[in-house]
Amino acid sequence: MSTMRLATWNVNSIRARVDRVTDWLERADVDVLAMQETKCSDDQFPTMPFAALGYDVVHCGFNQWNGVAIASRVGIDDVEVGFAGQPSWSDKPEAEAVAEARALGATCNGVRVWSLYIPNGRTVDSPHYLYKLKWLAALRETAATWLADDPSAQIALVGDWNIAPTDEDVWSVEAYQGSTHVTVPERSAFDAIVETGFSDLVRPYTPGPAVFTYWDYTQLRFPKNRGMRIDFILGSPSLAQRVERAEIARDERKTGKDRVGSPSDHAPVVVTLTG
DNA sequence: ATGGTTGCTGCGCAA
Repeated sequence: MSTMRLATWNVNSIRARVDRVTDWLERADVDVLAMQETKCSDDQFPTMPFAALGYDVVHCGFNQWNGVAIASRVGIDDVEVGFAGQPSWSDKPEAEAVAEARALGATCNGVRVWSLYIPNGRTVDSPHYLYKLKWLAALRETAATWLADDPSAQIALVGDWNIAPTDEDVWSVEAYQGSTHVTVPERSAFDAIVETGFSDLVRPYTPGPAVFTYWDYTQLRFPKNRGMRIDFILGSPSLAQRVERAEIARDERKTGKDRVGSPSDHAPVVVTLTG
């Protein structure tokens, strides 16, 4: 075991963002990066810019909007698309259901990393909302099994959870009244996974109110710091023991001439694990 | 003021 920097970032299109992402990987000295909303098929993923920096990449694109990936410069082993019990959205053929998977697992230097894109839910009266809850319940069941099978396993559940676990995690409770991301069932589903033994590795190092990972592109939400905390790195007990520090790379959300191209609407989240 | 922005096998729709 050696020191490892593990990050997650909803990149909102890897093809539109590859220069920003690789630029940040270098500056931030990140070893493993889980990405969400890559918005491309597997053959469209720009692997070369990552390879040039020494990163291997695995990707699973499952529709025109979404897709998850893991880039690692410390190796990638035992890649798995989706997990047992993961519900598929519809009665599509088996192959398409697998391609719809919103989870990609890989072992990087002894740490099992899951890049997760939890279903958005859209609106509380949408079938997508029920699908989201069903998906979270299946994740909890499976994750509990992983820990039961090996209580000392180093497992990271990282990504865009599309849930703000507490009122402190949104800029305005009123603004999200009646919306997804803040409902009791969603928060209970998140809490249930935490209770299974996966703790938020970042929050202890980023305390206080108005600490966010996502800001809507519109209405000057970022300059006004009107965001949500919906991107998380959850870790098994053995992984939690290794955390040395953590941060939200808020500056990567900035628009500016010192940055290449436009920003994602999410900021990266990082943990440093001791050796 | 029901607005604003970003991305896409884009021309509306999901986020």
